[in-house]
Amino acid sequence: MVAPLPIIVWFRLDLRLTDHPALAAAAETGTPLLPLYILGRWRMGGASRWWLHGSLAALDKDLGRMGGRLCLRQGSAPEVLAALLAETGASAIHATRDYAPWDEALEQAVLAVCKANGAEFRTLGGRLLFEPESILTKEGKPYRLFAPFWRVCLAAKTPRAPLRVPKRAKFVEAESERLDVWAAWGSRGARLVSFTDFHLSSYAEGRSRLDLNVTSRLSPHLHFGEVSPNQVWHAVASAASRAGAPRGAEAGAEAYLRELAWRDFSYHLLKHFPAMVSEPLRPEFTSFPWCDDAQALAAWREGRTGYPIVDAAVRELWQTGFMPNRVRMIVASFLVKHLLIPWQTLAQWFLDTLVDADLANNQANWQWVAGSGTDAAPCFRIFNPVLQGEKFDPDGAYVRRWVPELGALAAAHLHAPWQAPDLALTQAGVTLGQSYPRPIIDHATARARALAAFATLRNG
DNA sequence: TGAAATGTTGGGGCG
DNA sequence: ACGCCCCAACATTTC
Repeated sequence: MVAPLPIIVWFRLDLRLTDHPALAAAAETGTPLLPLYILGRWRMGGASRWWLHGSLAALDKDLGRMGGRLCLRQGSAPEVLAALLAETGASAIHATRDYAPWDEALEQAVLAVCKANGAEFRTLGGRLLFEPESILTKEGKPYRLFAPFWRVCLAAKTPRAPLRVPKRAKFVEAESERLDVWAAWGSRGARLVSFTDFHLSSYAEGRSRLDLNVTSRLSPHLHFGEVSPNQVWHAVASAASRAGAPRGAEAGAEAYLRELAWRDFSYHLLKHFPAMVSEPLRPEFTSFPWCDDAQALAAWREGRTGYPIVDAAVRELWQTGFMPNRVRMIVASFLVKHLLIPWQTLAQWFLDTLVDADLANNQANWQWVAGSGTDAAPCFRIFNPVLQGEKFDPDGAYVRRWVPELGALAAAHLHAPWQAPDLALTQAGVTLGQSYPRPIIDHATARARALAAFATLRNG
């Protein structure tokens, strides 16, 4: 008897076995599966690549428990897939649909390869709660504002319940390149469980607080598809509605699911307006008088702007590849508005340094901060880094952790050390301009400059 | 998912 | 007693 021809399950940003429609559909056929990951030649930031290694190792381990093994290949996807189809005679390729501007051309190329080899190419959803074609205005146009988008999401059918890991899947192996595992990773489920059990009830109130730890930290897991948004949606919703759920859980769930929907909204924007990767969604912003001050950007990158909350955030980014959402907004506002650096420069910088670097979320949120998005923060909304620090890091725990040279300074002076009395600075061992910099730009001056720059958008 | 400027109110000190 | 000023505290408007 001839062995049945395998189906290649081409993993991309869907590095999981649970709730994986493309994998489930392949497994249902009963034919053996060939799990594949292609290390592409596209540029991935160093932080993301580091995380990817852990994700791939975890996926390979999970496959191993089912008797499978992840095949790793390097190169351009159509070429790798063509070679593998020839090697194995596979009958089909299954993949999860993706939404970056280049994915359409890529999938066309893969489709051509499949046709040439007599194989089927199937893409299925799984990355988003709602496909970009399914949430449209009455005129069939994409939503440009989040609020109506979210209203329609809530009115729509509840997102699909998560699929189980396929049972009794059979696997074949193919020659694979080596994955040097740099880090050992715990179970990926643990993160979600602890969030919904212990933090959800304080999420709505505490998610912006930098001295508490109530955010989900799911972003890199979601980016690499170790968990699906459907899994998160249902875990959060059921944790909140469970009998005996702690007070505040419902408000927390509501706030969290809204954030999850912002992720979908970013993807929908990316799919419908692919130029937003590099171009402002509001065309008038193409003539914005940016400064592109390389020296100021360097000061930010080195965590020496002189504003403790800003410097703490960038130092956390360097050390961990992560920043909580609140400080992302603070530093983004500082870079775009205080320093007038083009958001495109900064978006690229974030893509290079964040472990959760995600094109859709990243570009959409930078445009939100810059004011150039279709649904964006008003351009006159300029964060005061001192007030933000006092509000969201009242005792200074966050600043002390990441800017230890200010550690002995009293909370009252921590967010504006240049205003501290000389005695307080001396006692804390702080010498402004030496052990810690003075602000590279005066807040009031920068604010006035930004408002003037944004005013040019209206006048000409 | 701002901040600053400006306006309003009301209590208390004071002549 | 009364009007006046000062200034928090809060509200509204503006950027």
